[in-house]
Amino acid sequence: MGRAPQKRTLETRAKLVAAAQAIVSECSYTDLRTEEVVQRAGVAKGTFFAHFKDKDALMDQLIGARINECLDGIESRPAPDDINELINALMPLLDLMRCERYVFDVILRLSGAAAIEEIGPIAQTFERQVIVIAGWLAKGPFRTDISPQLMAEGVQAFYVQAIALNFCAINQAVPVEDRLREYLQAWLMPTTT
Amino acid sequence: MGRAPQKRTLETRAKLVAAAQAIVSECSYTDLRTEEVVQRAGVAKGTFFAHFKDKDALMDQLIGARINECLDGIESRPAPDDINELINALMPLLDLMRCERYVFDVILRLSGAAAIEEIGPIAQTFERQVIVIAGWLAKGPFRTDISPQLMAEGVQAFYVQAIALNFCAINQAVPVEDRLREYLQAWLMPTTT
DNA sequence: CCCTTTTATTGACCATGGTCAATTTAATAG
DNA sequence: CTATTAAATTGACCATGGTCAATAAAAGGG
Repeated sequence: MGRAPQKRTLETRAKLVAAAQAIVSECSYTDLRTEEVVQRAGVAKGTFFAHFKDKDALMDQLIGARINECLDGIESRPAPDDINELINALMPLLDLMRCERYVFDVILRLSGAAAIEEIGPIAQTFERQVIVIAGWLAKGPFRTDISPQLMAEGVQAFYVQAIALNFCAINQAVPVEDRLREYLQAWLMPTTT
Repeated sequence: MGRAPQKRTLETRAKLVAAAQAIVSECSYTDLRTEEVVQRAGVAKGTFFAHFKDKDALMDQLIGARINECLDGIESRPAPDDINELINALMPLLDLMRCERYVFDVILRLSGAAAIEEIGPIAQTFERQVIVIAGWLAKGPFRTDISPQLMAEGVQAFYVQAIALNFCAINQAVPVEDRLREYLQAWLMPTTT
């Protein structure tokens, strides 16, 4: 069994993360290069990969943290009592997810944990998203024939789809929120007569 | 305005595609290397990129063709008249989409055309999928409060989500078709009382 | 058939993520 | 304090996708 982590280790990791965050805020996620991260952190290339399995693992941590901040804000809101409010509440999350094409790709790639042992930050936020949304839906004026959990999973599927379609040049005329409204109206408040 | 393409050009392109298909059938999409493609085709590295914008463009063509074959089979079936039949009809498509993690990632990445000018094979199949499914849903015993097109987009969102969750180690216990059935039951046949 | 222009091909080269044996640094036992 | 063991760091090196100036091949005009 391993010893406690050295202070040095934590410092190095912090330097790497700080360097990466600086690059992201000065440039973008898309422009981040591992080479520049290690240069700014003042460590060797290999050190990066001793701390992160691969570049995706760093992105997982950076983006996962931002999604969690976003969810903190979202969670503190009262349960929305109609679909427009639901969409308004979700917008910060959607804006984050679609801020860069690369970010959206990373999120999709990492949204499912590859292995049970290692469920990463982004994958965790995807579970958290469902929990938060399910909590809201349980209180709202929505359909009651299915569980809040199932409704929430559907909401997630729909905003992912809405964002994906919005990245598509052909569909950019329709704003995400409009497309999502149509989906959620049909999903959360079906009117079978 | 360009001249007609030379015969040589078409031959080279055919050689590249044939080589790539051979590699895929002998190994996998994941294992395909551009280096090996050009070696087998007997051309130089640069020639590959004169024919395909990047590796994704080759994958787009290869995978897009397979999806279209799949849709040909699907399209020739009679409209399913319940959710189980719908799922059965869709299974070949789902099996293709999830045959390799890498394939699913490529499909998601290319499912939206990046630019209007250049809508690739996979993006086209995504539109075709909606059309085929919408055609079925219009005839089936499903909800009628929303358009078949909207229903079909939802079905697509749900099978993408079902596949994504299935790649996740934690959720692999539940077969995709079971998860999808739950979604589609709630989506296509809501029972609001 | 030769000259000019367009198109296709080449392969050395680059960019960037990732590996690993060797080395340095910290922790611990005696 | 020293020897021993474990952990962290290094940087040369590799794998692979992608670029581009130079070259070769085809197409057209006269």
